[in-house]
Amino acid sequence: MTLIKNTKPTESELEILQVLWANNAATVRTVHEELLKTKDAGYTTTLKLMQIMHEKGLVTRDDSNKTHIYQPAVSREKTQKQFLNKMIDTLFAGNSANLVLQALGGHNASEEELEKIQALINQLKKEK
Amino acid sequence: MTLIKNTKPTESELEILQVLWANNAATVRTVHEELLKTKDAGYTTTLKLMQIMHEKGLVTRDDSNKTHIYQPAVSREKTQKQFLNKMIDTLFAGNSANLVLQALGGHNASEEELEKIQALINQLKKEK
DNA sequence: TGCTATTTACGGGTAAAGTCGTATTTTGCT
DNA sequence: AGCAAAATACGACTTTACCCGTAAATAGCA
Repeated sequence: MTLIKNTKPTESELEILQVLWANNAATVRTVHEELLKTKDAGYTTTLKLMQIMHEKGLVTRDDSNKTHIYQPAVSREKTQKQFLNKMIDTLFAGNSANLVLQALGGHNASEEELEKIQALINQLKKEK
Repeated sequence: MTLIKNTKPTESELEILQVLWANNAATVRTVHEELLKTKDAGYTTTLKLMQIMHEKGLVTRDDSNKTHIYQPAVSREKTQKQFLNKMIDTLFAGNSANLVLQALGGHNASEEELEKIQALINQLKKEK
């Protein structure tokens, strides 16, 4: 039996994971350069963060070479669901539809995206 | 000109805000009793949290009587939007439709709720 | 009025998150 | 081989989130 730790990434860790998810695998340098575009931090800070993430099991790394290569160890989808559920709970009192309405109302989705959502709704209604 | 601080409530603060939103106004005792239903904490802990929230401007309080009465100073909708936006940003790479799909897929919304969402989508499509 | 229970005020203590400086290791180039 | 650049390791420090104990103030009641 495998023990799966349900570690919830922190804010900074999410930013790093996002780069990792987008690139599938990346060095500290790559991640750091990417982060620099939107925030301001030292290289060793990013390094330390990623080392901690490794200890937590949020990422794996290949250290056969001097320059380590990191990969995400948690899936984007699972993480999204994790945060979504918590948010529905503590901020929408369990009402997921309200979240959807709020999200659709505030942001502007493209027509294509709206079609996709509509298709899913039709399917869900059919299942009832 | 008034400086509005955009304080992001913490996890515990959200739990308290939720009680406040539901009751419109409440004493520390009331909030604490409510929290006890789902978590385990001391009375003074809740008190302290609410005092800090007052300092941050997350709640207002009427202390004309010995037993203070607290009210939320931030709206539920605005707070929801605040977290939603950050989440779309750091977890869905800006794609709000993906969040909607994920939320709809994982949770089970009632038929009535699906109708509401569908109505909004139709309206949004019309606006294009 | 005096006692008890409730409430607030205050301070401290722990743990996690985030930041970075410095030392050490390694690599690549001349 | 030797030096400079780049990378990792390590440890320390700061801030924030929480959590709670104790003391002081207050109010209600016997």
